[in-house]
Amino acid sequence: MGTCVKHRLTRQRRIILETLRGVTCHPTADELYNMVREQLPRVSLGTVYRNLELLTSEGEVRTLDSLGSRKRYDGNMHPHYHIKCVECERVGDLAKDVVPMIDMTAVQAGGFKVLNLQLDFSGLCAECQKKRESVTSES
Amino acid sequence: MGTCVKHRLTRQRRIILETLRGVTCHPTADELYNMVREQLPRVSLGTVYRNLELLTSEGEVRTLDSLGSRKRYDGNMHPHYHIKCVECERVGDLAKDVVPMIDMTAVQAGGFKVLNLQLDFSGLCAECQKKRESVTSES
DNA sequence: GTCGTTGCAAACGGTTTGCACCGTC
DNA sequence: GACGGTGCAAACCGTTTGCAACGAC
Repeated sequence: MGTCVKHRLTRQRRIILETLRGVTCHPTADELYNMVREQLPRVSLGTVYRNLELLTSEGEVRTLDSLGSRKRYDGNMHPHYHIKCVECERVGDLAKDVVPMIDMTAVQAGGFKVLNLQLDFSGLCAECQKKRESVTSES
Repeated sequence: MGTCVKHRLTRQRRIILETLRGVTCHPTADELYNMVREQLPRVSLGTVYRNLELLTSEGEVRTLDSLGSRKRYDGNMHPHYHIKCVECERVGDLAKDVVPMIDMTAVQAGGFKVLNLQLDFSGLCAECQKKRESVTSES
């Protein structure tokens, strides 16, 4: 069952994890790569991808692959949902208790055994709401 | 606001729509391309993509881009949720009323104005449950 | 006849991978 | 020193796009 590979705590792995944990946004691999490069100018994008995959499989971070075509990464392991702005793609967090509990055992899933659910909201962030209002009043 | 382009009902567009409507699975563009080729051997994958995008923008079909890295397409426009098998990637439908209603206006979304929600379940389809059982009993 | 659509093939963009060198344990 | 990890670059793969010919209206 469990993998028996001993992973090493390299400078790259440590800084990638620290950087992701240090932000509240949900960066793409490329965005994180650019952040990490401030401390590790010679790091490669491949290393960022490899570490994000490894850290995900170890349960240290989360990979969000339902928020668009590019994967995003989340250093916050507390259970929570996400909301994405349909205009600027900004992704925000939603504490789990702001959403009514869904009883997974009660979901009739046509032969499926329900294991997990992914609940993603979309909407307009505060900033884009303002933008839309000012555009409307102009015209 | 509205686009004013007159779209033509080409043989390709009609067959792509009919084929998608005729299946209850949620094929990827490539899978649909292979189905459509039985009737249109010379159709191109690009045409399939272009029509799926156009049909989506016209509200004729739905594009599911949260079920994995590849987009899937759904000809069933009745509101419903999806459940994906974590093992074989099969995607099933879930009538909306099997899931407790979520009051979107009640969701406290940190400055966001909630417009929509995407609720995707994952689990094990009946077939993969059986497979797992037989594997467990063997060992 | 107009102009939206097609087939083809090349381009694109995010992600993965093969490889020789590097550095953690 | 063994072997997991890295930087680099090329490969990969789903999707998009430019273009000249085609065909629905």
